[in-house]
Amino acid sequence: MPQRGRVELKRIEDKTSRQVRFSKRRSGLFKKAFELAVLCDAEVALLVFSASGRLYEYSSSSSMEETYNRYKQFSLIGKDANNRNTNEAANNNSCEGSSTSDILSIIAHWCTSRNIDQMDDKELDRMEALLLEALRQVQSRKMQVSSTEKAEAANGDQYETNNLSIN
Amino acid sequence: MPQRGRVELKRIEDKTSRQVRFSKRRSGLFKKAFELAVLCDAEVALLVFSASGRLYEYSSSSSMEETYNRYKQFSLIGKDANNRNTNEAANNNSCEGSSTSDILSIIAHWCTSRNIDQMDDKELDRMEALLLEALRQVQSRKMQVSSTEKAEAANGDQYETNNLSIN
DNA sequence: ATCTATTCATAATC
DNA sequence: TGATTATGAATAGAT
Repeated sequence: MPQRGRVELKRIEDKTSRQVRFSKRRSGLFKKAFELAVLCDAEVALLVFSASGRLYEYSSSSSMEETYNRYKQFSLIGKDANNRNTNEAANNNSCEGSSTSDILSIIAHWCTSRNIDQMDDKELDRMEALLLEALRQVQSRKMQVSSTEKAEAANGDQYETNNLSIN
Repeated sequence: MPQRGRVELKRIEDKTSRQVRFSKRRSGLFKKAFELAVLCDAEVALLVFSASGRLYEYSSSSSMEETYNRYKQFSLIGKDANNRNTNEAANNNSCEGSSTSDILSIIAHWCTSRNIDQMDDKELDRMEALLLEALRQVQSRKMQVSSTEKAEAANGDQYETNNLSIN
């Protein structure tokens, strides 16, 4: 009897079947991508070219370029990040992660060990990328916080004045 | 009885739940992306930034760049010349009077003692201002360095125009 | 991290 | 193509 639902992980040879399954799986994939972005507040960019060369795209941010630029900048940073790759379950996606705190600690390390005046141009590029990413994340976080506050209405929370000072 | 499996399409407010579901759905999404590429002979590129700023990527081709370049070419063909506007950042610095090293040491101090997720809105404002100022100074320093190099060695034009800008 | 009840995605079929 | 349905997969919630 014919197996339903079961899938073997190799290229579908029959062209018609491949097209049909591409169409179905593609829409499923884009739906999932969209859901991940909305539900989990993630920035998602997805590009798919069919075997016949047709383009399908999704971007949760204002543009594909924006996300790609962020990625490029991240790659620049990632070189000196301590890349802990939590191994994804037997799946072949390559996952490279640097979190906010990773970036901030890199910046912190740089700031304590070097002065801007002593940096060469490559180091300046790197520092710029680090700062831009940190800035992006702080700004993103700011929006989250303000929308949360708005949602929670005025609870009379008193915020202690920040303890930043030049010592 | 709580509904299992059912999903409402809006941002998950509970942070823990959002992280858990992000992790699960992310792996599901990457698996699907991989399957689409293999089964249907498609070229797939997927970029995901978590809400906390971690990057996850998958590309079925040899590199993310390759797929993105294909996409860019495609866009050029398929659409009119898009309007590219160089956005000038409105620079409002609230870090007046502090030297570069002062600012960097403040940032460094913060980075070691605080996580972005724990900052309130005032702290985020302050951190943003610090980062913007540090960035301004790094970029200013970069111009100094490159103009110095230009003056010293007026031969090679290997200056990659780093058009990173604050949005 | 593991389990289970559900919902979801989709392969085969029409 | 589009709809239907049986089945396997994904996953929300709980442990």
